[in-house]
Amino acid sequence: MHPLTPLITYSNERFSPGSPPGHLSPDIDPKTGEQGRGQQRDRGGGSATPGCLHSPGQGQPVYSIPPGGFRHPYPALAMNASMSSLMSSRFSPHMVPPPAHGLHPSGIPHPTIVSPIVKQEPAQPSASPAATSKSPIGVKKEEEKKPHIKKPLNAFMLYMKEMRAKVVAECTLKESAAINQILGRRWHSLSREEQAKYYELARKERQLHSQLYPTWSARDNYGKKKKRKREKLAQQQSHDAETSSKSKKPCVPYLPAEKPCASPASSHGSMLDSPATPSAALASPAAPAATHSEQAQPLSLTTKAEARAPLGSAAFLAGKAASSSSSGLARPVPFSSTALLSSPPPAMPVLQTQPLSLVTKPAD
DNA sequence: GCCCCTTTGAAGATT
DNA sequence: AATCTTCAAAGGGGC
Repeated sequence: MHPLTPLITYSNERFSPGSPPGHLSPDIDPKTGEQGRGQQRDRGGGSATPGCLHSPGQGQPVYSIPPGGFRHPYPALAMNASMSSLMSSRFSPHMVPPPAHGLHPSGIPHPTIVSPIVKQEPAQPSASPAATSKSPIGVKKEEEKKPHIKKPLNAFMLYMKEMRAKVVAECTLKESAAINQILGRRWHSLSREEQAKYYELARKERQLHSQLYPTWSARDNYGKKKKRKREKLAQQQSHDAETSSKSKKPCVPYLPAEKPCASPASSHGSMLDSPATPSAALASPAAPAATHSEQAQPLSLTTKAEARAPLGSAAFLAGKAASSSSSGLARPVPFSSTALLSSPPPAMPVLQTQPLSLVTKPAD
């Protein structure tokens, strides 16, 4: 199954029919199910796609459409006023709120629902009662009753799902960590309009998700993964605090330089190395200069959470309002707000003056 | 076989 | 209110 299948099944109606994104090309690659390069990003994707020098197709289908037609994982996503009616027509009655289990009437599981038997962490004290049940059978029954409902994907996740295969193909990279770094830079190189599409799509995802699972809360999934990471994070944070006071290393924000397609051999460490070729760095809209070799060892002052202001956060919006007038460089504004949608801020360059992110450098 | 890595964004939790 | 934490996807790699 194509890794992007969930996304590429999105209906082309996902966006308001009245204002279809002009760059959405109808031509579809019958082979991949992707849209052909009918358009090019106005930034970043230009002659060299961020992350990869060679970008054969030179266009990136923002939304791919399967040759066989449109099938939306969230059928209701493709609708607006008719959402409820479609919901009732495409979902069996017990699936419509309050459903709790995500079988599509077609038998295809809802993308946000995974079998609780699959990839579930061992029961935790804080986990759901079902997970703490003593009887395996009881556990199974409880799990069947209460499948794991995943979080709806945010804009960037949707973007990743769509673009991952492309980056993998272009860069011959397979490591998701490396791919995600590239995708992160590409994401920032997207124009406001292009990002807006994903924000809008994500907004619809959340909307439908909330309709499908009105009682679901993100907290339901808390504590179901990343146990070790939490511990590691805590350790690292304490360690960072310790070392920062000791060595007082100058912390260099991680300014994502364009990374050329790395050989499969290159791994985590090398991912942050200087661009292998000058042109690679030059191709990066986000790369201030090709000489940012310090990116190979990005340092950070704080945690990532501290380093970046979430796009949708009040902090970000406030910061943007304050900075956009002076620098004119800011991140695109998320389109999670109808107000923003109705009156988008003036177009702004995507290049940023602020670090996109900071990564913590383990102290020596 | 599980977890980490790595990204951004949303949302819950905490301060 | 501001900040922090967790989890969404993905798959190679490490243990």
